This record gives sequence, structure tokens and C-alpha cells, in this order.
Amino acid sequence: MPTNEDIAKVLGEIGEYLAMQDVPFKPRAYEKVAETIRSLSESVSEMYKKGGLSAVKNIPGVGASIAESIEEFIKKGKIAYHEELKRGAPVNLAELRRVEGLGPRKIKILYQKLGIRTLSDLKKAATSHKIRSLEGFGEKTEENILKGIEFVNASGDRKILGFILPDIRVIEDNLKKIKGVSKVVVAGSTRRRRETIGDIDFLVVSEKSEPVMDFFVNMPEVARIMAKGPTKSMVHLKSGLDADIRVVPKESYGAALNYFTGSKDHNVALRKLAIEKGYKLNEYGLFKIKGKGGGEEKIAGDTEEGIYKALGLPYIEPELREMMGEIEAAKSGKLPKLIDYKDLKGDLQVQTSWTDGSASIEEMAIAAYEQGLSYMVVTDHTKRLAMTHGLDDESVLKQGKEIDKVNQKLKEKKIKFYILKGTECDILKDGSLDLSDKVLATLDVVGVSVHSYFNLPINEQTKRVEKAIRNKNVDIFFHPTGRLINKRSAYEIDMERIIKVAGETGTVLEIDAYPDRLDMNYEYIRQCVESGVKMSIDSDAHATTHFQYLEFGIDQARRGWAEKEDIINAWPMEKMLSMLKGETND
DNA sequence: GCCGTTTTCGGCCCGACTGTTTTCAGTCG
Repeated sequence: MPTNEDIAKVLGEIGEYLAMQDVPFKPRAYEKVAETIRSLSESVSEMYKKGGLSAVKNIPGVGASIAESIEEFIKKGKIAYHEELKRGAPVNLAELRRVEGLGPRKIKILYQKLGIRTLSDLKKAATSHKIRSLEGFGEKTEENILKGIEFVNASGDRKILGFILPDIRVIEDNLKKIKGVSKVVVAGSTRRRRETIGDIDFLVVSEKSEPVMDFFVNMPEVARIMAKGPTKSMVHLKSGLDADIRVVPKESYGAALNYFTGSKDHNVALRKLAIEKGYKLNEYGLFKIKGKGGGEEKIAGDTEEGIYKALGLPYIEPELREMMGEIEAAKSGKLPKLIDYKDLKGDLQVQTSWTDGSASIEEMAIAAYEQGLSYMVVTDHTKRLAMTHGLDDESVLKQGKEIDKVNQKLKEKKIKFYILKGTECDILKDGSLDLSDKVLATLDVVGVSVHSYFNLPINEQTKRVEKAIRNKNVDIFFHPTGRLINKRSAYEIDMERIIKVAGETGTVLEIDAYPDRLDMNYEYIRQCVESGVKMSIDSDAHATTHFQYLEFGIDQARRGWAEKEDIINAWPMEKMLSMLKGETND
């Protein structure tokens, strides 16, 4: 059965082929549906298996025609319409489209005039100067194609936000130092707090734009200047990321920020709303159109709030701007009051030097305290994870005595911080646990997780975890899907089932904040919010510096529409503990 | 090809920059 990525790819290609032929509107319909399917967490193949054509038609943007194409792809592994289009221009689209500056129209000409089908065809043609003589192309285009190919070969995956953000903030701070600059904001997917980013969008308010542009394209981080204009420039960074900058006047700040934050679909929806009201929305402001040929009057644009207000909406937080129902929720006053960055009071997953952490219990406690927390749970690994020197029953009890000592010490130093006893207990292959129930019962917080047998069939994996979280001692299921962004995909597990069981047993599901985990993803978080399943946001810290990663867990929770009440470590310790103890385990 | 608390037909977001043009197409976001 094809994955969502497979389906998205083939539909996206249909769109590209149609764009090559200059067909109006259809390409966007296919592209949009490809994007939607790519971002779904539920498998489209499964949806089709369960609910047939009508289930597939429920996906936004899928109508009768595309639904049938999806059906055909699931049944036969190909789509006749796609094959037919491809015969017209049998090129490796996925490869060629990665070259910056090459769109469908140019790819078509390159194929028709020079027979270019692959990246290596393209490179040969460019190197032997065959491209520059084509109509509409030239010397410069040929050079840019060669540089584009180089960049494709040099750049890898999208960057993990949590790991790249410190570098972005360095550039942000440098821009702020330029004379005349009053505001610098990183917009785009960084501001929406996506897990990974493909480019960086800087928005600058400045009296003069020239010094900003000059500084930007000459930064040491820049590998190549793609474009430089009076208000907009684009560069490739040495890190493999693209960075764009826009300078706008103060009175357009809100409109520009809104526009450059996206998402694209959210912007389109806002612009449609504007049109319905007789307005026009662009990056300079919201304008009222006056009669025929009568010009326009600016009615909002210096703040984002003002724009939403003029459109009849409350302010929508950037993390929600993904066209996942936020416009409807805003219209009906049902937007969530998102958990705030200052709301976390504790951290429920912390490793120490007792296993694979690098710092002692006391050092971790002090670091957590300095990060503004008032409690943490020590959750070292268990013996099944031998490479971390995981703890057995006896050493867990021994560690408990050490925690008592450190707590006493903190109290004497008048540090208002408390360390709870816990574990990150391995779930064994059959769903039993790596520590005895007797020892588990002595702990304040019991977390469990999967670190082995990632390849079990989905039913077996789901049953394994279900058995574990039905254990009456278990409080939290850590990093529930096991994925590592850009490294390892999630193991196959029926998360809908797990969320349902967690609801029955009062088990907490974790949002692991470690930047390459962010596990659960925002879609599962949203499902938990909707079904009332409580969650925790944990750093999974292995070093004293890792508590700062909590920020990215909060991002993820916000993207999943979570409020303070949904996150148990945003509660005072006593309330959190009584929730865990009062749970209705079997 | 999709979509509709004004629509089942007639719309579909909008502007900057580049490179090739000599008034604009293509690409990008």
C-alpha cells in the first residue's frame, strides 16, 4: 500500500506536468492536495481501506476526480493520467525541480530543445554552454543553473529548528545592531515553530534599507547571493539553508509580519476573507477598495492584531496558522488559550550520570532550578538498555536514597526545588516491564518507553504498549512514537488506540521536547487535547544545558492547540502528583 | 480540479526580483 508521501508525490507531479502545459488553476489544485496529504498523520491508504472513495473525498481539496486517481494509485500502483502526462515530457521532475530558478516552464523548454531529463543531463548541457543560446535563456541563467546544481548536491535535509535556532538568533542580533533598524523578527516557519525549516525569513523595520541589505548579503555566513534589491534580498547560507530578508516601513510591519509568517494557505484564506469584505490584503496593509477606479484606503497594517480585527477575527497565534481549522475556530470564538512559555513548573523526564546523562542528580537539579522550574523527576534508564548501564531494582532503590540526600541538601541551601523519584523503564518485547511492580510502586512517577523491537507488526506493537500502560504503576508513556527527525521514522503503532487506552487508564502521554524527537507530533497532541488525554512536556535532558529544549516542547504543544490544563507539569507539583495517584488504572 | 452562511457555475492571492527582454515571463515565497 502506498504511503502518503508516495501519493503526494504522484499527485504533485500531475500538477507540475499540467503547469508545464500552462494549464490554468488545475496545477494549484493538485499541488494543494499533495501538500495536504503530505501533512496528514493518518494513512490515506488506510482511510481508503476503511471508508472507500467517500472517505478519501473527505480530505480537503479532494474531489471526485482526484479521489478516483487516489483509488487507482492504491489499487494499481500508478495513475493512467499521470503516465499519459509523463509521456509528454518524461523528465525526472523531483530532481530537476530542486534546482533553484527552474520551474515547470523552463524544464519543459530544456526537455523539448535539448532533451534534458535528469540532473546530470542538465549539468552536461550547462557545462558545454548549450543552454545560453536557447530563447528566453542566457549566459547568466546558465551560470545560475550550474550553481543551483552545486547547491542541490551540497544541501541535505531540512534543518531541525531546535538545533539551528541559536545560529539564526546570532544573525537576528547582528541585524538589530544596524543603525536605523527598529525591529528584527524571524518570520516564516521559524515563527510558526515548525519542527524543521527549509529557509529563514528575516523581517526588518528600518528607516533606511540599503545598509541592511548591504550588511545582509555580506555576512560571513553567506555562501552566495541569490537576489539583492532595495527591499528584498535572498542568499544561500553556508549551512545549506536559504535566507530571505525584507525591509518594510513601520506602518506596514503588521501586514508584512502576517504575510511572511504564513502559512501560505492561511494567508490565502485571509486574503479571501478580505475580498469578501471588499478589502485587499497584501504585505503593505489591509486596504478598502473605493468604487471603480477610485483608489484605496488603508484601514489596517501596522499590527497583526489590527488586521485580524478588521477582518472580524481575534488574533490567531502563529503556531495555529496551518489551516487546520483555526479560521473557523476564530470566527466562532473557539480558539484555544495556548499554554505559555512561562507555564512549565517541572520536568518529568531527566537522565543523570547514574545512566547515560552527563551530570549528577544535584547538578541537574540546580540547572533545572536556574531554568525556572520548581521540580523534576529523575528518570534514568533500566537494565534492558545495557549500553546506558541501565538500573535494576536494587540500584533504583539505592538511587532513591541518594535523591533523599540531595533534597535535604537543597533544603539546607534554601533552594526551593524538589526532586521526585522516577524511572524511564523499558517496555520489553511482550509488554512487561524491566523493573518489578514492587519497586515501581515505590516511585513517585513511573515513565515507560520503547527502545527495542521497533519493527514489530503494528498490531503487536500496539498490544505491547497497551499492556505496559495498563500496568497500574505506570504514569507516563515517554516519546510515544519513537521517531527521530531526519534519522528514523516512527515505529508502526496505532496511536488512536493508544490515545483511547490512555484516556481509560489516565495515562499521561509525553511530548518529548528534545529537538530531534518532538514526540508526539502536533497532530497526536491535538487528538489528545480533543479526547481529554493529559500530556507532559519533558526535556529528556541528558546534560545541564538541555533544559532549554523545553521551549521546543512547548512549541509543539502550542501547535497541537494545547492549553495549560492539558499539560500536567504546567501544574503545581502537588496537583500533578494527585492527578497521577488518583488515576483510574485497571 | 475544487469549492460554496450570499454561489452547483464562475471564480481561483499578490508582489519583488532577475534575466531576458524593449514591455514581460518565469520563479519564488
